[in-house]
Amino acid sequence: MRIGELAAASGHPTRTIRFYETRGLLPEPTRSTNGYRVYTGADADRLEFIRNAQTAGLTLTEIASIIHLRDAGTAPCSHVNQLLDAKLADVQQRLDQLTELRSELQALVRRGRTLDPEDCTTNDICHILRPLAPT
Amino acid sequence: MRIGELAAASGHPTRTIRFYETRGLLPEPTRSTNGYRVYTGADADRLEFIRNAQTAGLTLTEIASIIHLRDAGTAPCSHVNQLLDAKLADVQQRLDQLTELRSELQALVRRGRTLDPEDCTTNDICHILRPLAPT
DNA sequence: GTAAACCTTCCATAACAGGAGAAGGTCAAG
DNA sequence: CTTGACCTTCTCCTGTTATGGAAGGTTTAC
Repeated sequence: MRIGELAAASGHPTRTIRFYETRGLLPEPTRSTNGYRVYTGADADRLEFIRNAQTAGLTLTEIASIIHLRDAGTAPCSHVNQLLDAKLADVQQRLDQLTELRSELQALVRRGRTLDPEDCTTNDICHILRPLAPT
Repeated sequence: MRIGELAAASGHPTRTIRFYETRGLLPEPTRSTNGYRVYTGADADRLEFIRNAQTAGLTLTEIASIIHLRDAGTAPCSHVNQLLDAKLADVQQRLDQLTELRSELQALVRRGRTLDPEDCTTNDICHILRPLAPT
């Protein structure tokens, strides 16, 4: 299988496939006599794995760390569990931050509906965007 | 007031103050004969406004749009309300996405706790990171 | 007189996952 | 034989936002 076919099969552009190779996500493929990359079904599987892992929010660097373990002969399970735990904590933290920001925005939106533009003076710039009383 | 004093008063580095000037967030200050920037209390107020608006999640570009309206003599209230509405919708969308990602991560973490590493074969790379059944 | 504060301008950074274009080699078909 | 669809490597660019850094020069303050 040449790179174009793998690209068609996997849905990744050929550029991305080469890029993954440089990032250690795909093994260096064998080459045909003309220098073209030659791939097997295992490469297609790996590309699918990468896509699954990306869906879980892992970065390419993290995915590479999993693949390297596997290639070194170690089952990456406990490492993957660690990554997932950390990622989950990360997502939770961002959720908390965003939830707080949403509360603040909601309060500002409410304020914006009650304040009269006539009362907005130049030196305020905007009387809506002022600090909120701590909730 | 010179830039260093304004920096100390506002808590922004002098670099940032000059940067805000280039972005239209601060008016071009008058200059003393030696070329130094000379600021007034209005500039300090404006820096405080910028900080408040940043806390609400507005970007410098958005903040500049508010300031430009004000400087043009228009009360920016309705524009601010629009921005806040859009920002709130934005935050809500990101919250939804993150919430979904969290669900997926939680499911993967659960799966990781139940699967046996012994069952993880090389061609899987990792049997945890596989697509989840649609919920 | 020397250190601190100011001035300008251009460039770099983080963080991520690629994309763009150039310049060229190779292979099948018509 | 040539055209078009592949393939190769190389190096830089993109978008996003808000600064930070370094270089090189003048002015002020003690």
